[in-house]
Amino acid sequence: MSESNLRLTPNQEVILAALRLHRRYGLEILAAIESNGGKQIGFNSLYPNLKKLEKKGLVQSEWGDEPPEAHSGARRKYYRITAAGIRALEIKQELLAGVAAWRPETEGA
Amino acid sequence: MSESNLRLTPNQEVILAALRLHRRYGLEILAAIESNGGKQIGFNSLYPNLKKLEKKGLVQSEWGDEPPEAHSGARRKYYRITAAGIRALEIKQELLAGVAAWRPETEGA
DNA sequence: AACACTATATCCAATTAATAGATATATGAT
DNA sequence: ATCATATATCTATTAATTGGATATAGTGTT
Repeated sequence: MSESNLRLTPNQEVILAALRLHRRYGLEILAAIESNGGKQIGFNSLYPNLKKLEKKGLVQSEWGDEPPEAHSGARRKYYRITAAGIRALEIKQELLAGVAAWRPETEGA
Repeated sequence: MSESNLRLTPNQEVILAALRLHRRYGLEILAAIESNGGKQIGFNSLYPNLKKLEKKGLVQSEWGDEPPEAHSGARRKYYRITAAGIRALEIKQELLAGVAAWRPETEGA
């Protein structure tokens, strides 16, 4: 697994984070971001990014299995984070913590 | 303080993170990132981004006060994170945590 | 003096990503 | 029919990243 697949753009990172604890469908991801004061990403950014994340193996999708009376409107497609997706979020956090703590080797002292 | 100033590009985020705990000079920031497996950012990306961060008030800079014999080579310029810079990193983390935990209001039950 | 190394800094061109707006399709409710 | 929900794509513009080059300056070595 070359770790270059795990590199995330800012939008991909928030989208992935929105899936970290719960599976969600598209517009639900958007609502989660908007409710938390994130920079507004439109569905024109959302769907292509979900597709890219899926292609990289960081998320999986499945069509909603709810009965039609459960909600109005069209079918929902649910997105779920994969183990590789979780790892991608972790790697980013480890990078931020690592660069902060890093110290140069002072030869001698 | 409009929070739009606090929006960070990916490179700006790692650079800021590298300054979170220690003041550092340019090439030291690069070394910190490289040592932690971050995507390689060159000094052609570094200096313009440091300037942008300074303009936004997220970092401050000062010329090194070391005696000339402390290290070989040219003068170092040290960068230091500001309170607003710390806040920008926090906001990002809160966003990631917030979107993960968010739940839609289920009207009724 | 010439050279190498460290260090900051800018410029250009090419690629990639983000953003706004429009359009299309499908489903269910009023 | 119309409205609201929902997924999906397209185009054009703007912003960000990247690689490569160039410039300047201080310090140590040959």
